[in-house]
Amino acid sequence: MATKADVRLPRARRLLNQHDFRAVYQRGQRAGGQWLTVVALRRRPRAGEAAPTESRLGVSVSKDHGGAVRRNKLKRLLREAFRLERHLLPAGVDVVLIPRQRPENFPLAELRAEVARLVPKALQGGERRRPRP
RNA sequence: CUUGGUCCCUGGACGGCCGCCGGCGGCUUCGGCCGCGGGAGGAAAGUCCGGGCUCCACAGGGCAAGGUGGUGGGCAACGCCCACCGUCCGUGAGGACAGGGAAAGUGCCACAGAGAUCAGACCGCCGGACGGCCUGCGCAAGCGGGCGACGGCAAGGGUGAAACGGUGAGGUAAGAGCUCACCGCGCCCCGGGCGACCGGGGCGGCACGGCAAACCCCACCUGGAGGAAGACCGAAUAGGAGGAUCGCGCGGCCCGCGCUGUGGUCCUCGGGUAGGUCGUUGGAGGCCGUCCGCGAGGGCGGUCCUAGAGAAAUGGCCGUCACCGCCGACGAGGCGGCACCAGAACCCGGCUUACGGGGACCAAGCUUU
RNA sequence: UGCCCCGUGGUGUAACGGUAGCACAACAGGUUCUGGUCCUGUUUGUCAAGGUUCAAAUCCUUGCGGGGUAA
Repeated sequence: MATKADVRLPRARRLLNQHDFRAVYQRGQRAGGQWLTVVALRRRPRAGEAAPTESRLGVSVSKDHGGAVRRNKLKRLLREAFRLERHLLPAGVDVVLIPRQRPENFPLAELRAEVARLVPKALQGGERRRPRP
């Protein structure tokens, strides 16, 4: 491969407002693993775009996971897992990662494996869900 | 050495690769790219106080409500800090204290107990003029004992958290500040201290229980809300006000009037939702030196710039060293860990709570010289 | 992030500063052939730590936990 894989994760590749999150939750599809739940939505091409390019990430960590230090750590791990796996995933997908509640620390290798496995599974309609009201 | 007390410091170091956020500079096809340097804490926490800042309210004063409460000082201010005083705790180093007023008033003090604040008399102690009853000795006069009523007393017993001050002596029928000494208490005087208070002397002769984190009184302080404060810009859609023009109706025409859920088109205006910009990072700032001060702290000089997000930036992988644990002899070496409490959201000063490590000084006990 | 409120057995609630009650639940016994109903009895509590007071669920301070509210 001539060019190195793009492993950067700037703000443009993040879900940042309520509008985007609501779209993924309402029309996306879910897949669950033992470390996290994935909600994925194949984004429609914007006007002027031939095909959607960048896949984007959203993270949702509830207060049940503990104090601010532990929650921040979790978000960083989830971002890192997505950052390193993104170029192997289908393009043009909005993904929300929701960690499960577990008492022990989350290993990065496990998170990377589940992201790589669950995102395609969700896109194939593994666990289709009715849109929420 | 052990146990304990006080005060202070600290919260790994260096480097490589891949990323994140914002700053400056350059380039740009305006999407972004490149370079340089910056990027969590001592508690960032709890939100318990005090300020700055913003908006609202406000002539002045009083009342209400809330807070603080030894004295002097520090501070922008404080309920914080320092020094000192008093009381209590500790063998001690030291520690704790909302620590003004209970002779301005109101209220409360359960249970127990005779009596709980205008104190009180159950058991008891004592007295003798009375004379009631019973009774011993005696021939009798009379002498005596017990009970009752009457009177004196509050020492002792007992209750209680607390009983019109404590201990001792004198005194007395028994007693009692009744008297005396000491202590306590109150008042006055003298001396020391800016003061809280301290020391000494005299007098009084006990009168003054506790609770004000009960109401309250006194002194001092406080307007309310909070950065999601607040200021500005502002789509789409819906709706409002004004104007121009066109159409229709009344009318012969102009002017004018009308369009009954107030006609069409265009323009202007203000309000305002989504969203955005500012507020928003340099300050009662840190460090060093020096002077003043017991100290908290202050003056002067020099020097440094130190996060700024908005579904919310500090992460991942790796190496060397330091540190800790285990196996080796605490050595070489090997293996493992790299912590704990915890994450800035307007900013400061404190307090409180959580937590890893280290140092200095001091006390008591033991041991050695 | 700011502001506000609350805390009593397993649950819902009472208690001028003076014995922590009440109802349901739970458990045991009785009644019954068995279960239910009913009767009798028992267990379990002041969120924690300090302070004030003779005495604290109550008053004060600090902490902990839970809830509400402001786009």
